[in-house]
Amino acid sequence: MLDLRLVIDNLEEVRKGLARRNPEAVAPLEAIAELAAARREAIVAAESHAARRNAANQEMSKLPKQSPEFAQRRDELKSLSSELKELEHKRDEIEARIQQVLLGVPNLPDPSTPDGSTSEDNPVVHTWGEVPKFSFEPKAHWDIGVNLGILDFERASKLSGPRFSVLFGAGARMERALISFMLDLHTREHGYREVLPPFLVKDTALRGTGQLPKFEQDLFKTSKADPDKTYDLYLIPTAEVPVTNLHADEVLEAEQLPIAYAAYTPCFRSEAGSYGKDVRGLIRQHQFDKVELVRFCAPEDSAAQLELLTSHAEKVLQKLGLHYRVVQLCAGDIGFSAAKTYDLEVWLPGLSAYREISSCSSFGDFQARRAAIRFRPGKGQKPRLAHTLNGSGLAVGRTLVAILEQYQQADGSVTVPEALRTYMGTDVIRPGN
RNA sequence: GGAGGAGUGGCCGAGUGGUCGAAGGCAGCGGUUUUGAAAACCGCCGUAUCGCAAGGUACCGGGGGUUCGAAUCCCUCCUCCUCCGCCA
Repeated sequence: MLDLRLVIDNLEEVRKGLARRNPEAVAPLEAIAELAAARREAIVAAESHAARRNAANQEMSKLPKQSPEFAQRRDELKSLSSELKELEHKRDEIEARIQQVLLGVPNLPDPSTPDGSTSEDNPVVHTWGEVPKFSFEPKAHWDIGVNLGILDFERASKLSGPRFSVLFGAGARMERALISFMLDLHTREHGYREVLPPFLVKDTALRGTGQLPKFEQDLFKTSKADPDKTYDLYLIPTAEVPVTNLHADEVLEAEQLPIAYAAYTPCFRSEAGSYGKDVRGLIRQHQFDKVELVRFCAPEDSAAQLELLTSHAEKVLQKLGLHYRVVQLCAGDIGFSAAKTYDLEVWLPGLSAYREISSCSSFGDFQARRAAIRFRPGKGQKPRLAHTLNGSGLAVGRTLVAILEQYQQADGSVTVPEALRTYMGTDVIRPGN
């Protein structure tokens, strides 16, 4: 969420920044200046009224309760009091409306986020490794995996419908191996603290990171098991949600920062709008595994923290020997809450294309304001909003896809990347494994 | 699922419907004293919001209500604890 004061004091600049995302992002802003003025008026009206009532009540408390003066004052105050209630309701209504507007406004792109409107406009930052060469026509992972008997889409749809998958044998083992490998790398070599959060969260958590209120259609919502519960739970679309909200409504100590968490979770996405894209294979599933990296830091530090975080995600691909490139998302392509984003795109020989395998973003104080994540810069100093960052480190299913495709052999087997062999207990996957 | 109990400032903990943003203690910060430290003593010590400021307003788990006035009374929800039952 953007700061109301920032918005009204710098309306033109905010408008320009949001317009870099797309022209429509500016629309909700139109009402805000007027609402802000109304808000101030309503606050002043209510509070001066309250001040009068409080003073009158103060005097009243000194009068003897049985005296005629007491009764007279009480009758006078009755109307003052009900007027106050009305003024307060009016004020609350305006504040709620402002909140509603503000919650729907995306983050301002960072100045270093390049102009552009679609993924076509994302500049390539750098490329790692070489496009693997094959002496045969490389297959897509769904053929490789099904032929090996480690991947089954038909049985998955019998169980759960489209966009689910079942892993068998070496496939299931590799998924588990990748999770362990990634967590071990980040906790042992990159200094992250492992965390295993809940996979179901309240709407407040989703509001904190920015998925709600705008993107409810992308989420799986559970229905009430207990009709008396006043809130519903949602399946997490990413570990970003529970892990970032770990520190919601907290004031962190400056010495604690930066805080770095690595979390494995399954992720659940309904992606109502995305049917027709990536219909085959493991790329776009309703359920997938991901190891997520989340960082909290002081505002001055967040630019450097994003570079660091991205390098940690890259390290996974490098250790696995997977060819990839890094692109920076342009203003039109960054997510709702993000200020700046690098995507890691791994090479998929079966598709002859680079596909996103990690997205590393800094959010400035956008999420911190929504979730009330603050830190105390020093002894006796006022709390300030922290900055939050996160990135996939990595999407596990897509990593499995990249390994199957980049390490496939002419005979249909798949070589296990060096780094994974101790986790897998084998150096090759053949049919029947 | 059943039966009870409890939520107050960073922590502990008092609080009769008005003088309570809230006693007291601990922790923390500043000072006096000291060669230095400890101890003792003195002072400071929540957050948000409106305002140039003085100052105002709001917050005692959340929301609603009663009242001229609510930390205090009522309703409701949430969370935690204890006991019983069930369960991986």
